[in-house]
Amino acid sequence: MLKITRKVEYALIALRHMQSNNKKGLASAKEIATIYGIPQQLLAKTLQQMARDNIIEAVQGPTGGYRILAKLDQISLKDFFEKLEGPLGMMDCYFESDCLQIASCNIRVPIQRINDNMRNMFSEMTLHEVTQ
Amino acid sequence: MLKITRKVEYALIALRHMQSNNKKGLASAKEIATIYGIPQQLLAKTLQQMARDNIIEAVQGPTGGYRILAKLDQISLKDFFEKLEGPLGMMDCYFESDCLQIASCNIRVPIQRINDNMRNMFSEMTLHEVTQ
DNA sequence: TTTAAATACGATTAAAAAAGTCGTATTTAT
DNA sequence: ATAAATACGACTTTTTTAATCGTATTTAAA
Repeated sequence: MLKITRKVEYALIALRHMQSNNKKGLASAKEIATIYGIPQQLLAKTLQQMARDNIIEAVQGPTGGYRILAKLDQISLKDFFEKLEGPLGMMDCYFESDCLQIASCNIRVPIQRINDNMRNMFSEMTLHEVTQ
Repeated sequence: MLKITRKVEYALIALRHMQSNNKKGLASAKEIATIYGIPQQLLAKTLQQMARDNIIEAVQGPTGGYRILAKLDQISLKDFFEKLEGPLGMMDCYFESDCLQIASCNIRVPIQRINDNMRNMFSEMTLHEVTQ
């Protein structure tokens, strides 16, 4: 439990690669997948999603690829995680309220507190800290 | 992602119930399961595990049940999570080192940092804060 | 001393989530 | 024209989590 997904992991690896690569221009999905041993199609989809979110920029056609677009020190890990994976909560009831036990649940309030702590923590770290 | 499991959720609900219940003595798995709408067998296994971990105490036989044994303000959420679910890390490589990509991975160090932050956060909260 | 209601626990099955693949379309440098 | 890249929805596989099953043991009480 409390794991991040491969998707997020691959996204971070790709971002760090592009970061250290920024002099040389674009990085393709194939290039990154090969270097780090990541399934290419899966990485490609994640890169496409990051492009839709304006974190990176895509260039089509042969010689195409991706480059970093956003200021990484202005994107919190919380925002990044939520862009890729949706709302961030340790329990679903933090966002969805269709839990049947909600009336009888005796830990909603304390769990919300823990959730807030976790969200605060990830709000205070930026993508830049991960990609250096 | 970054979710706690139902097992942990049920354990917290049960602890809080026993906490507010401590005057009245024991609480049975059936009682807790009924009140909070939790599968009884699943809850029972979780309670048994907490008993093995000396967090609660089991009394057998009819009129049996469970009561809190440990000082909840002396058990961190990190320890509690790890007792129930094993080592706490956002990525498996925090503990297991059999990841094939480990040589080429470019985010090991920053991920370890984030991991440490998360573990510190849960080290600083106790079970008492959840059960009030 | 039999019964009933509770804990104990490994094995198995079911459901949900995550990971990965496939197929096809589009873009564009050469 | 072609080849190499992005784009993306649909699908399948794998893994993890959740729940159930079956059986044994304990023990209070009739």
